[in-house]
Amino acid sequence: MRVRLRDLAEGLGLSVMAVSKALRDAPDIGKATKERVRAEAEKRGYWPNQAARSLRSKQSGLVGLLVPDLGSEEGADIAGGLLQAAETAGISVMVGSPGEKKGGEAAQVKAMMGRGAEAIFLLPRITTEHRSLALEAVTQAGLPAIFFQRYPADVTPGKARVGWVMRDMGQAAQLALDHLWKLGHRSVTYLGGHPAERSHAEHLRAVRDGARSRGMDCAPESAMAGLHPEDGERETQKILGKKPAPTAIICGSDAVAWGAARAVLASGLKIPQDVSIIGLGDGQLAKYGSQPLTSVRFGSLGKAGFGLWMAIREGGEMRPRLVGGELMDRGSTAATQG
Amino acid sequence: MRVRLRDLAEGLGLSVMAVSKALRDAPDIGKATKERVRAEAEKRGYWPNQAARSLRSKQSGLVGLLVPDLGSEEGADIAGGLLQAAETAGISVMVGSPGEKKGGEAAQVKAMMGRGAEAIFLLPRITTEHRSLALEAVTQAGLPAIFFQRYPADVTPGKARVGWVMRDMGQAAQLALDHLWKLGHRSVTYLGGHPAERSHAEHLRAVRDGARSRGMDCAPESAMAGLHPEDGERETQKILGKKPAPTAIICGSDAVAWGAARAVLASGLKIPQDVSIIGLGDGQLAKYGSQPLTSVRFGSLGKAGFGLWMAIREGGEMRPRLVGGELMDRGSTAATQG
DNA sequence: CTGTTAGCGCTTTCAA
DNA sequence: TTGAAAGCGCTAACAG
Repeated sequence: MRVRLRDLAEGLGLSVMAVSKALRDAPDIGKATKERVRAEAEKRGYWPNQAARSLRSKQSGLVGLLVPDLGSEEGADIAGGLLQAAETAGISVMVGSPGEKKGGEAAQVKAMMGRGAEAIFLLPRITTEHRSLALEAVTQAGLPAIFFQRYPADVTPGKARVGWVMRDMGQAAQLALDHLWKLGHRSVTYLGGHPAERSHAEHLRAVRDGARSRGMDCAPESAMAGLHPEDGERETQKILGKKPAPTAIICGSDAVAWGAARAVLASGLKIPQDVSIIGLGDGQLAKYGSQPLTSVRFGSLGKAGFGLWMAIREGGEMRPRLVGGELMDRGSTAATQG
Repeated sequence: MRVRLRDLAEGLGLSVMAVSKALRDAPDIGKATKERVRAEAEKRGYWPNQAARSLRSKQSGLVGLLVPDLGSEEGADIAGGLLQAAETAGISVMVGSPGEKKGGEAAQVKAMMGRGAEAIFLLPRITTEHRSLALEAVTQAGLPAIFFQRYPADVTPGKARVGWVMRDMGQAAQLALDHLWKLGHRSVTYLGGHPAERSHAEHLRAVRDGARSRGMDCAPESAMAGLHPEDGERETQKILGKKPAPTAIICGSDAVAWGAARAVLASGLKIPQDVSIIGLGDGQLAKYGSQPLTSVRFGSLGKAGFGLWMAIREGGEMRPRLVGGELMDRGSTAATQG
């Protein structure tokens, strides 16, 4: 924060204005002048004071990102993808990780807006309450908001300046079902998140519909209470006792799949000979877990979200984006025995 | 970005200055006035324009963080801890994830300084070259820089305004060695990162010294080329063939431990009966990997780093901080057989 | 206790 | 093609 436009201007015998324009490559400055200015700026190590720039121009080249937990694979993936895309585009990113404290999200959003953020990206906490608070803070300011993975409460696309980006669970379900179908499976169980969450309910529906349209059977137990390893383990223990025993399980996350695999192995059954398991997400657990897991790897939500904003910014429509995946076969699925 | 101090002032019949001071809780404004101002600000949804504020006051309440890969556990842990600490302190954080492209770090640092960042935190890439570039960009501006985990090149503490925060591998080694010693082990092998990296060399030395001071034997193969699962697997295969066969292995990371465990099990030996393994880091792989691993869990580097800056800011000394750990016993160690 | 003056570094607007 | 004037929203420094 030391060399100013004024310093450059004095050194070059030009006006501040000329230098400012030259550095921004304005059309009304001579080519030779631009070159001189650029060289001087480089030599003296000039870089612009963004605070002053955005105070005057109302353009900050800054966006805000809110992630509840960067330690989670979901959060890390989103943040990583977004940051990379932003760097390429020359946009700065402020990141906030609001704690449990109520109102934390709103406070962070305000801080970001105070710094001139041109958009807010958020991966909401799973509770609806938090989502609404965050949304309120953002839309109140008229800023575009882009949600990752989970729906904002009560918003119809196109109305408020709200967009969202999600994994295409429908497509993922197709991949998983196709894979199982080719192996001869005619029945499948889905273990996903609690259906009270709208997106989870849709995931379940995607699997059900996909199964039905192929003439596959989708077990009625296909639903559960959580997306953690323990949830997968517990629910799998339950369904292993039923008749007919499941032969193929699709899990809403790799963590669930990890738990499911654990329960299956503990019961004395073999993977994939007795039970086939597919996870969705393709995270660390699928690769390095106790049991390598066939899984669907998705593209980066962060990158897609940033792309959506860039499109909107240039006049595009604010409409949802779905990020597709591809099947990674790690051998946790096999042809049916009978 | 809409309600200004001026709007509040007009609404209240006060001067802009009075409102500004009241909101910042200046000592020379009446209690009653402050209350009125605060109520009005709340009611009209005022929040300050930070660009204007930092342009004038030279204090931005902003710091920058550079992490090469947020997807890594290391990066996620640092960023997560820092963000949380920053939120508590009311400080904003700009995060950059510079790609491989040369000069990316320097560009990001400039962008952060342009926005008035008061300090730069960085987790450098492992190559020395990158580190120097980043350092140059930071110190050139006279900003305090705080490095995580790896040493900045050629800097003596106290001279430049450079600090660092690292895991206390010495203490971790003590914990691991104590644990093994109590189980009866009298010899140990260490598998860590390439000793060309100064910090890795120090880690190795910490284990060697700790072993020696207890009268334990430290195998000469204690060193290797990398910190990934594959490295652990490869090196372990090598040493399993030697005589006497290793009975206890301390690994520089959980990833290495995961690979080591894989190699041990593949050779037909049992964990922990035949070989005890301890990882350092206590990440996902230790918890959910194919073999639960006893490991040392460290405190958050991000939190410690932020704490260091806060201390400096208030006039404290810029000196290195070490973050200690605690042993998490997951059953991958046992008493020696003989 | 409150208000006035001046100006942070930049860009918008308009005139030369 | 270049420059002068004005001001973005806020606060440091001082005066009342």
